[in-house]
Amino acid sequence: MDVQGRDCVPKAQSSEEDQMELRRGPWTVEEDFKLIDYIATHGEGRWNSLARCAGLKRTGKSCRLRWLNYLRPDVRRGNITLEEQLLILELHSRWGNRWSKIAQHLPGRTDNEIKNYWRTRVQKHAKQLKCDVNSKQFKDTMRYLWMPRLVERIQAANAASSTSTTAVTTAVVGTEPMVFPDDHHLGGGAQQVTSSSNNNYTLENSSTTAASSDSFGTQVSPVSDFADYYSNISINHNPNPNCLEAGNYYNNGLDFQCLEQNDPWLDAVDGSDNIFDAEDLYFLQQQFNFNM
DNA sequence: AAAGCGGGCAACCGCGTATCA
DNA sequence: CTGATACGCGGTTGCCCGCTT
Repeated sequence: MDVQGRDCVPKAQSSEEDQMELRRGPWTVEEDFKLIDYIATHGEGRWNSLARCAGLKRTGKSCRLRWLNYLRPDVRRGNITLEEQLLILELHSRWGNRWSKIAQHLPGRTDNEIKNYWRTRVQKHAKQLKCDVNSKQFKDTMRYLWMPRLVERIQAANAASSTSTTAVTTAVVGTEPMVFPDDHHLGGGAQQVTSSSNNNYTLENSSTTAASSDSFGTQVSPVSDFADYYSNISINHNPNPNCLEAGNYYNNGLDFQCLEQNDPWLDAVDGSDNIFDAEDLYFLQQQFNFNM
């Protein structure tokens, strides 16, 4: 993009305009159209001069943010899908609050949106569990409870839309191999969990590697293990159901103390954000001997 | 019906980094 | 090399809206 010569206002006049009253707060439809029109003609970048030239009484920063988070044609609106939730959890466990980096793996989603999702949904659960969101306890809860539930729900959604065959799926999770029985909660089929020397969870699934083509287009370079795995889930919206065995995440003999006492997280049973429903409560009770 | 409250989200702010003259 | 400017990121704020009392 040619950003040279963008300045349409001489410097002196520019500094004069710097002192004029800048608008703040919510954007109006007129402002949105101005910004869209200007970028359609001239492209983005050089946001300060863009703001001036477009006749917007906004800071360049404000224009940039409005464009990137709201007006861009490829921005995705609407609820965060289960696949996206799963991907966010996984990537956050890997990178922490690197929102923009995480957002790169969710095309159409902005760092702001992901950050808000994390703060409003995930941190809320941590608060309800009386856990620090960065605590091992909460991270374990996410990895061994929340993420498997998401996987199950994704599976269920996929099963509803297509007939799928079950397959043996192997995951590397704990220190001892565990074979899970055929169970409707686990998506059917025996699942073996084998150890990993560094506790770095990776999938060993014969069908996983076939899961697909570059689902992110040209946006990002591939990343290994889970991130790759879920990236395929997230964008294809037609994942190989064989890859989504819930047993890929499983209880590693952990003590989920914070879940044992009238956990509001578990009590929440009817919202789309809620991971556990009434059936899950029974499941958790059976699997973890919760006193609920 | 209305006041209070809390959640969700858009927008702002401050700071670090990159780029350019 | 250095200072100015632009950009990008993460944290925070404030408003709107729906729910509860």
